[in-house]
Amino acid sequence: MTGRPTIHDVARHAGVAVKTVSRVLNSERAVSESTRARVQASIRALDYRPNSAARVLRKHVTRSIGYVCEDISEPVQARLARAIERVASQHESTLTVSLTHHDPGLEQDVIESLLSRQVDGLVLWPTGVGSRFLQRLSSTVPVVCVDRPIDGVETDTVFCDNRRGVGDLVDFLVRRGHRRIGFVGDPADLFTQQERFEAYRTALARHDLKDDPRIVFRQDQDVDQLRKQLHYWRSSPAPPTALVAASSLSATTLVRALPPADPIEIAGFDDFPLADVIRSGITVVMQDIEEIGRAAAETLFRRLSGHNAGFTHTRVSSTLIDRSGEAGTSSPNPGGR
Amino acid sequence: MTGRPTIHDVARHAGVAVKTVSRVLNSERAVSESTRARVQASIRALDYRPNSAARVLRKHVTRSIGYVCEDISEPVQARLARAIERVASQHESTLTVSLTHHDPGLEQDVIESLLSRQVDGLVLWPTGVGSRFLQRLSSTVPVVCVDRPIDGVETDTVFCDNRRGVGDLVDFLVRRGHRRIGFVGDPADLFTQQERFEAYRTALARHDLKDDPRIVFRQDQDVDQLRKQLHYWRSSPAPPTALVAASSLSATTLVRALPPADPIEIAGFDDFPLADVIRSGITVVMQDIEEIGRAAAETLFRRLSGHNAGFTHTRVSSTLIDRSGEAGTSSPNPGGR
DNA sequence: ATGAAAGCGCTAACAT
DNA sequence: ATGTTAGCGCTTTCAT
Repeated sequence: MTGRPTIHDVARHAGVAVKTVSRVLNSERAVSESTRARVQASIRALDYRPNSAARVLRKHVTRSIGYVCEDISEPVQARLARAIERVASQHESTLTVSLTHHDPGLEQDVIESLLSRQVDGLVLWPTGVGSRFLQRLSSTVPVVCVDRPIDGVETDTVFCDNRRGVGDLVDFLVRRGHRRIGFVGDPADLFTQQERFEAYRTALARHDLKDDPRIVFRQDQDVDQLRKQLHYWRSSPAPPTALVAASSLSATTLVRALPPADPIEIAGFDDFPLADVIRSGITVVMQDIEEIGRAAAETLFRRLSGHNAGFTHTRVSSTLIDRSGEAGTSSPNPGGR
Repeated sequence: MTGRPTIHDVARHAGVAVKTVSRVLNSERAVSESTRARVQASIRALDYRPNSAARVLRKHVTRSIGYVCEDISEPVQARLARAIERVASQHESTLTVSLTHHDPGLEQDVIESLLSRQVDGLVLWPTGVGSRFLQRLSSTVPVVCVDRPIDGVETDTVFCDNRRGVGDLVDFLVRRGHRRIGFVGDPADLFTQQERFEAYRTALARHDLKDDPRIVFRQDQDVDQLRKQLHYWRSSPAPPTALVAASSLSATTLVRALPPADPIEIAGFDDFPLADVIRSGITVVMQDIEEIGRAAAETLFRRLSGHNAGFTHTRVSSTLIDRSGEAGTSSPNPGGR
């Protein structure tokens, strides 16, 4: 006994059959203007709200989608959530957010929970680790992967164009006169880091530059570690004069590790707060997160409306923000709070 | 026809009645060990997952809560989401996130949608604007407000301790020898800004310092506007030697507006990425967002488990992070990516 | 300890 | 254009 009015109460109040109320609720056509108005009035009078559980039980559609990511407090994952929520609400759907905290086991748990709640579809920022469960998943419910694929599993995907982005960074540094360009990135097993590192080497080759593993730093970002590495480079015969930072975490760790006046030039993948100010402005390629989220959600809703062709793989390109000009005043403000 | 197995399929497979399966699913006691095991086996064999809609229809409990905030891409709101999700998942509940984009109309819409989906409760970062709808809301469903109250509506609340935080900032600046301390904040109509401004004046009085409206800047944060204001202050007879920035947005706008070498000292409310590095480190009071989210969610689940006493009002205190020491190396890393 | 039947609130299918 | 009936998959009630 909820106390909440049901469709029967509305029907009685309006003096019609429940099916007529149902028709009004679902905007079906076969209702005369006058009864429709009467029903609407009763709905308002009783402050009636349809019970979504009952509706779901019949229609097998929840008008809710899940967004499973690693850590919503990460700016990129948070902005993605906003972009997805926007599309979802346009489709009159809600967004349920579940977090994996980078744990494949938890990933399976939260997805199972979402499935039992019958979400209509899933935007998934996967941990990346494949499993039998995940293999079957995409035949149970539409899934769109963002940021990276699930190892060994094909789904619709929306990624950023890592290769072109890094290519742009290297081109920029070469244009600035650098011939000795190092690479600072996160651990090599991450999908995006693989793509970005490959792109770095490809871009060097395109400019006839040597690809030298001694000026590559790829590991968990730690200020002290990186400071040592920089020190070592400085005292080496041919130190890098510029560095590609392959993630905003790498870039900010670099910023922390470098003396303020160090002349080395940094260019980073992903914009970050205050990048326009610090070290007189750091040039970056900025992912179009809004677009990634929008594309992922739209892909999902396309599937939900019956689109059943093969998997789509979308690459969203990034934009180079050249901050080499002057001490930052005019470059975009990356929402640094 | 879902194709998904139902409780009947499981019952048939295990050779028991549906009610027995239901008992197993709900961990009721009146089932023998042997049949319980048999039912569990059938559940696994059929890969059965209970249909949550049917369950909700009967039990009137969804094990899902809503988090309604303005903009999940705001770091504070995103971190709050994470903290709330953690507690929700501990209570085997999911978190549905809806955004108001600062629009009271949209706020009502998304809440209505959540209500019709029968969320068990709501953590609400309100737009702040009261309404008849919001007045009735807390009698419909448990609501905990964070960051600020709803105008004219009492609910459980969890806020940060704005007064003590600002007090700490002013004390810090006085300790650093400042006697002429200005205030830079967001528009005065915001609840948190009101509290912080009042606390600023109170703290000045406590130190026998004049409260001078000419060194107060409270409006939408705009770099050019603020630059002009700073210029005006510099050419005034008694310019401020230090500024309290009443939000991280104010602090970062200040950082953009100030010449790098300007000797004015800034202390800010809310930590922000790279605050440990920029201008040799900016001292801030850091909100304990994790704790605010945890407290809000726990308050909600306490209500859900039948706690029906009067409204609770929790204040979570912030921590001063003194970065006046040296060029940042040892101070906490505010997760600046 | 187990089961049969009723019904949660809605919509699909089939009347009229 | 409107109404009646059955049933979605589960839990509750009441048997046994």
